[in-house]
Amino acid sequence: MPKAKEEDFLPLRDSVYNKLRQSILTGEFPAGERLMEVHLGDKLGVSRTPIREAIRMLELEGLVTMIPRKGAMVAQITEKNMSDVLEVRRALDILCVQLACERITSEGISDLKKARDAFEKAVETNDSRVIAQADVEFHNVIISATGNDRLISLEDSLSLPMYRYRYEYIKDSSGHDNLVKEHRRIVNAIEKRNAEIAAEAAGEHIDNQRRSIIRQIRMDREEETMNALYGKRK
Amino acid sequence: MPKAKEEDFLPLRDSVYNKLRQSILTGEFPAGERLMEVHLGDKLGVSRTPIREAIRMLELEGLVTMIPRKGAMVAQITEKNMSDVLEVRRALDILCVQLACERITSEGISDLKKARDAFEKAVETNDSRVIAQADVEFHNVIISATGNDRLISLEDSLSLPMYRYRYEYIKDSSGHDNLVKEHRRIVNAIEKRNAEIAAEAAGEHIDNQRRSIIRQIRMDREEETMNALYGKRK
DNA sequence: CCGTGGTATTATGTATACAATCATGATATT
DNA sequence: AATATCATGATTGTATACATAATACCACGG
Repeated sequence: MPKAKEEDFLPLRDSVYNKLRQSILTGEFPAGERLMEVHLGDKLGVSRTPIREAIRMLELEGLVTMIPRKGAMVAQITEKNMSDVLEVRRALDILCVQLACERITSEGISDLKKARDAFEKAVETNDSRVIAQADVEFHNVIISATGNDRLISLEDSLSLPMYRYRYEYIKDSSGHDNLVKEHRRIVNAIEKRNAEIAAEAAGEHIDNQRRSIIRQIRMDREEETMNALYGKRK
Repeated sequence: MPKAKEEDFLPLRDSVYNKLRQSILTGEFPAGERLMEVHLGDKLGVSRTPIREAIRMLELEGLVTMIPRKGAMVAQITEKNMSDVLEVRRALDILCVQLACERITSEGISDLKKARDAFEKAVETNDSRVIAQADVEFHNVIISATGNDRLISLEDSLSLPMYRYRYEYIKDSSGHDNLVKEHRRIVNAIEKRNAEIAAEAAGEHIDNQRRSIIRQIRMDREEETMNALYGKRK
């Protein structure tokens, strides 16, 4: 008898939530797009109720903006907004590696090394999607090693807004050599349980990310301005 | 003509959310209490729909726990749980004062001093509720000075779980002299824009809070154990 | 041609109805 | 007496219906 029976029940709101989130992060729903309940309901084959609940969840995560009596729309990514998120993430990423230095098990260190190697292999493929995925995995190992559930879920939700820029960030990083070097430095520091070096490395790591993402946002905005001035293709 | 007309519309879900949150934080709904939709709806005079949406929001903030097909209950506060939150808050509080050192305006400094003085006056009243309120105000000034909206909302939601212990924490702090001293130290550091000292002071400030809250949780748990062994009054 | 007002449409806010599942308890059987 | 099974009630999950506010469009007047 399959014992997984009660656990695998997924309320519609959750699958709707996942679907909407995916659509936003991949850019299928661009920033500013209105999210209309009946429309989404028809598209996904469910009623308005689960849609509403999913939208409430996305709102709490900052992926959608709600205006009472007007509805929900995909949140705009502004430079200020992203800068705020990155500022917080910098502090939390540093906390992650510091805690990891204290608490990581030998098994965790082995996982970390595996993730590092997997990332370096991914870099060789030169496929942004593969690299991005390996990068996420690498960070997840560190975050899990902290054993702090609240920190884990926070990191998760703070990463979301940036996924919209992750591919460009990966592509942008000239040569990826820096990324590999930074990862190696972090792994070494954690293995030696040297929190100070680890914190420094993690800080630089996200500072680089920040520069790349901010540049990307400015390019996007410039493009939008051009479109507004000279008419956008449609 | 009163211009505040469109803004003051509050959907029921929000007022329900506020009401439930208040009930949880003040202990009216103790940890473990089941939150049943029809029951709450009757009590508050609304239908299930706004109740459900409010509960979803509370879940995202970690104040209630949901089990599919079984319903929602007020989240248990475990020592691990609170420890995780405090660990994160420590990092974010330090980030707050560091950013405040960089960015606070002269007006902000003046507000900060006012809040400090108000807190010291509140201490003299010896009324825990007044002191707790002044303490919150003091921290809010610092948090606002960072100008980081994401940080502001995160600090807000991470403070929530601790409000259930705030009064005891205030009462517990022997003499409150420490609190006054710590606040003064933080204000001085921010005024001189000395991020290092400010960070150190903020760290100690929350470490003290941590000790007090953990002690409180252990006392609560002990009491519960006694009740379970010898029968609880009802 | 522009502005104002009114109406119609659309989308959200809220309530209620229906379906599915879980818990509880009673009854019957071993 | 203990356990198993079925029935009943209660509670959540989902869908739909109704009310209300916002928007868009058109007509009318200046």
